[in-house]
Amino acid sequence: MKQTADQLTVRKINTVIVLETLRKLAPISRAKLAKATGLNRSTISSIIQSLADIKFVRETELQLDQIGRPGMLLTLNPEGGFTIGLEINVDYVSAILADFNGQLRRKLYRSVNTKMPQHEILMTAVRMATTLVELGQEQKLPFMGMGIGLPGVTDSIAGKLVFAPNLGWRNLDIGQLFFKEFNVPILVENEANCAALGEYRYGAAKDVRNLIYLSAGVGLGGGILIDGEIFHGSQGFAGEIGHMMIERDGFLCACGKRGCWETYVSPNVVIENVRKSLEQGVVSSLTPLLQRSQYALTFRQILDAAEQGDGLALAALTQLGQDLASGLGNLVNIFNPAMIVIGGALTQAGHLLIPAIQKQLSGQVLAAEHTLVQLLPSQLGVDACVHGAVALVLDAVMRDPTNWLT
Amino acid sequence: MKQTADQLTVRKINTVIVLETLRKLAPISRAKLAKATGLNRSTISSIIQSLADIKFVRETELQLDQIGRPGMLLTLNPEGGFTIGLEINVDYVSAILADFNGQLRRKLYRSVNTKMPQHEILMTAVRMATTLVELGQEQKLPFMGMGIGLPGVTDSIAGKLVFAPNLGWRNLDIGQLFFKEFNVPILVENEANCAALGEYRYGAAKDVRNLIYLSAGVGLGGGILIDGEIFHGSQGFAGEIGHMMIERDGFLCACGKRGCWETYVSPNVVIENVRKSLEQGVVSSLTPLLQRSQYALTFRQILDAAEQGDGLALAALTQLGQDLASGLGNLVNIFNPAMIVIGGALTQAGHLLIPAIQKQLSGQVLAAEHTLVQLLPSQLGVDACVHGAVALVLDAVMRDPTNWLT
DNA sequence: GATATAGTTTGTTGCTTCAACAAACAAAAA
DNA sequence: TTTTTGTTTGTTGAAGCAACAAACTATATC
Repeated sequence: MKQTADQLTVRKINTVIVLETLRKLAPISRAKLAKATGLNRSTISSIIQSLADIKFVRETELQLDQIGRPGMLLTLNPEGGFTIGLEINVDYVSAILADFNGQLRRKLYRSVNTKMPQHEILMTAVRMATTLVELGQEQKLPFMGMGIGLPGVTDSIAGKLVFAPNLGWRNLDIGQLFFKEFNVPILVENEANCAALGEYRYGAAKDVRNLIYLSAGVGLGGGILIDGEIFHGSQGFAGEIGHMMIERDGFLCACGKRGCWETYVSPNVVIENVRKSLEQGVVSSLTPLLQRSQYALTFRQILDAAEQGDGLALAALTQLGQDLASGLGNLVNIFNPAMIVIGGALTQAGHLLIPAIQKQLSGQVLAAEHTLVQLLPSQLGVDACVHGAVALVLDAVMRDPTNWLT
Repeated sequence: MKQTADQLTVRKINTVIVLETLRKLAPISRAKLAKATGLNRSTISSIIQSLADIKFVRETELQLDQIGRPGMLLTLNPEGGFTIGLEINVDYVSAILADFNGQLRRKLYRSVNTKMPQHEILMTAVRMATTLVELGQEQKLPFMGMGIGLPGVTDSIAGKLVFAPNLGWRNLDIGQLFFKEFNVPILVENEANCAALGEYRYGAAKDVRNLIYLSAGVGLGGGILIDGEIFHGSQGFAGEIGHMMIERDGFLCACGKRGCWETYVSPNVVIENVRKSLEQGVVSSLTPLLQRSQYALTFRQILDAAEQGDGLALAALTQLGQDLASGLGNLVNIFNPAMIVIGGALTQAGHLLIPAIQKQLSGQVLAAEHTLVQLLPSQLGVDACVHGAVALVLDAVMRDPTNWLT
């Protein structure tokens, strides 16, 4: 049931608007904030005073060179607090310290692997987070919270990992575990959803509220933003776009079904197809690589060969573009997003794939002449998720800033 | 940009909550409203007074048989106003007059066909609406607005039909046309979205906030509710689930693509497949029907035959169930809805199809052991859309009741 | 010094909550 | 049957809070 409103509600709504306006337009004076928001100048003064008291906002300099009393410019205070964004994935743990503007201040990265026990990976993550927290606390900054991105189904309300097939983890109350360690709000989310949020707040999809993010790694995950919010579905299981079937009785997928989109477009599949062609004697500059060791062939190598004009590599990427377009056509028809961001391992091939996808896409999309959808490679790359984890925290703070008032 | 808040905002939010609570719990006293909402008893009294002044709420009777002062029970006033729900589809125009509770008071139905000029169909719709409006006005009820459902892409913000391929209409400012005629708010929406809303408010999906509605007619349309709101996408084109490709190089669709889901599951396709089998000499109780006229075969006849044990008909429906499950598996993985409602022409086969779909669905859905999704046939049937059109208006009134205060 | 703009202070308005009180009914006791 | 008690409902007036309008002060430019 919706929450009733009173004077505190009014103040909170207006404080959120002031923070959002500062986020977009800073540096800006009180008078211009009043104009931009429609609030009264005295109301703005009062709200700014409250925010300055908790150090979310600071004055910078007078705005000269105009007739009339110079306005004192205001910005969000990078030293208003710090957040930690954390990503635990199948072969690495990544963590960043970000300031109150969401700007990266420090990054840590550790390789792990799924042979390691869960406890060890979690301890690695806790240690990395502790290192960054200590760094933040050395600067006497308030620790506002931590966001955690995980490669599986998460219950973001309860702060739990439901299951992560690629990690082999199930039913983990990771929010509680980290809360006991750090005693700050812990926000838990799927890694592709985090990455989508990261690109929306700080990356390629800045301020694009209807967005699909493709996360190509072991599988093909997706993050979906609808009206600027992560889309979870009724139980939190939404967004499994890699397991959208695009061909009846198609390739067998690791999930047990046939014809899943990810069996056509994940980088591992591309590699496997190229390897098979080489084994069948197709002439290619990649042939010598196969003779050294079949496990050494990488997506990067295929991309490099394509860039040098290798026929097999180019054909593989063309096919990949077509296969991507098949599934993306479905997603555009169903979601009508304003933008699709290609992340994960496919980002590096964006400049070749995107033209190939676009060529096919208009034949897949209804009302293609009306439909506006941009395709872009990720701007944040492998850091998209941790930036999104930071955004989870900062968005929560911005959504309820009066919670922090003394 | 989000709207700033003031005293009027507080009043509006609380008034909406009171109306929503009355909608769910009426008849109820002021004291119990206070308990249910968390608002103070004097606030409730004040809000109820305002709503009684505009006749949205009325007192019914004292609640006796309990210790303490009897509370005066309150309900929403069915005579608070009336709305008109209208549906213009390829072969009929339907219109209903509904009271302030959304209850149907009168229904009109007219057959039309796509050979008729647009102007004639629109005039038919205007006349039907006028008849109902006069009926409502005879009872001295305020006319709150009209909702219109159309089989195509609509711009619900501008109140326009962008294009409707099955009607052959384009760029029609139908909201303005009806506004000039009736001078009340006109809400325009896609017919499948309307039907989804209708089932959510008054039908099979009562209060189910994450919902997919299948509308099987000439094609296969879909209505999607996310968190109780119609999902439009960034431009209003979302929800084209009939054109989700489920088979590469599959059947040629009327839209020009291949393998669209609607080429497997629309009733016309089922009929065509059965007819072909009969022509090939398959023994069936339907054979005599073919000899009379190939165009007379209807989905209803196939269904009746299946219910009488006809092997061909049963096989056709079994295949249909499997094909429905293929696409539905994708939709459940992507949207994680709580419920799927089967509407349109397939509703009548629901009792046979739903078991067949469910048998297949768990093999299509990831985390099937966790995923809870109900499948139900439409409860409102062909009236789902007009009830949804009514709900568009009443939801708008409920969303902004202070707009009606004197 | 005049003009224009920014920021602060004062007073008003409207909404909710709180506390107190009146009203109305059921239960218990005489 | 009448009276008293207890409980609940609904109303009234005061207090507190936030926003707004008006008035004033501060400050830079021309």
